[in-house]
Amino acid sequence: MTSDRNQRIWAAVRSIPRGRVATYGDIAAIAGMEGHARQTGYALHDLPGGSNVPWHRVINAHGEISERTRGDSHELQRMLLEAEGVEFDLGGRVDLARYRWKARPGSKLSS
DNA sequence: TGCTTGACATAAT
DNA sequence: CATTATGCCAAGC
Repeated sequence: MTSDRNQRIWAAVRSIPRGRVATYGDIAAIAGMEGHARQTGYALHDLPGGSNVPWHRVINAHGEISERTRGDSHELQRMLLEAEGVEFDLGGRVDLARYRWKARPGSKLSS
């Protein structure tokens, strides 16, 4: 039985629209654990293969793909993001100013 | 039960 | 803008 915490993280990741990216801190906030960005990464680490969670849309606050201790999926992540329409700069970073997804409580924001 | 590690964030240098 | 240092919380041993 997976921890509810992880389920919340995965749910938040699932809510990320295609062509957008979110930071671990944002995901944590959406999951109800604002400030616990590390736990977001931890939950994704426990993420089973074959899940419908677009984990590749989750990156760090620097706009880079975190290098996991386990495997090699960081290249796959970049590929998937490019497939979604996300552009990478020469440093392999994403323009968070444009692609960072922000959870909106409503639609009317910019008055 | 206590120390170490970890798919991070933020501030300071 | 890159690197270093510190803080946060949870899981593993």
